Amino acid sequence: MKDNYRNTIPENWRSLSKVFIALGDEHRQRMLLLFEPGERLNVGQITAVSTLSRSTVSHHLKILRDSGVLRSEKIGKEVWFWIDRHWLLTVLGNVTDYVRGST
Amino acid sequence: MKDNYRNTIPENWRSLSKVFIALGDEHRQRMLLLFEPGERLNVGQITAVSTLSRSTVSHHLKILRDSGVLRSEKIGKEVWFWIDRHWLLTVLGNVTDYVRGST
DNA sequence: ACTATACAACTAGGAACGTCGACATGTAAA
DNA sequence: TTTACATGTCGACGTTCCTAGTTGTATAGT
Repeated sequence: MKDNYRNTIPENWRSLSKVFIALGDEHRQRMLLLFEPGERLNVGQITAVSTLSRSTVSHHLKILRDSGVLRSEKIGKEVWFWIDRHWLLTVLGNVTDYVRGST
Repeated sequence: MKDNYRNTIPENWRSLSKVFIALGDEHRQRMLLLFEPGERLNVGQITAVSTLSRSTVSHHLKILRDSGVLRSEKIGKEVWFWIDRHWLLTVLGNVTDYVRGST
């Protein structure tokens, strides 16, 4: 058995927690599945097709942004969100490498 | 925008929720990091190096097992757990494929 | 300057989760 | 059969999370 339980979690894994928590909620999964490849959506568009209120949608988008899964940019009145595919692939790659035993 | 928000989540994603939730907790991450490649550990061994009570460790192991990340087998008095690397790689592969836009 | 719009931030109630101690189950040994 | 041990389960408590409503901030248009 590895004896690293009492030590700090590897830095790779620490930033991964937020991603896993973000992806663990069905509402947030549904939101992510809305995006076409490369597409950007704002809060109003997502709220329009959601069953949740605007403030709740905004709350979930904040969790997704804080986890790094989504990035955002304010243009005029609206905030546009898009999936950070590079970050997601990095995260998934790290875990995949660990599972394969290469770490 | 894709219009599948109101529809059911793809079956691939539905089973993924449990995995993401399971991996989103730091205690459960620490437990997973204990395993050497191919190693099996029982509840007592994990409790010994944990800061949590035995019943709480058992609770987290149940979540990890229900998600499919861990598998278990009872031999005599003890229950031995091991990481289902094949399942984890399947899950990560599905998400990676989606992020790459191939789905 | 004023109004309307789009979003973020804060608040509070209710639901869900994490934790522990005590009890129950099942197995092996004496 | 009795005893000891390994693990699972249940109840209770405190904490965290989800959700909606309200308020605040910045921008666009009149």
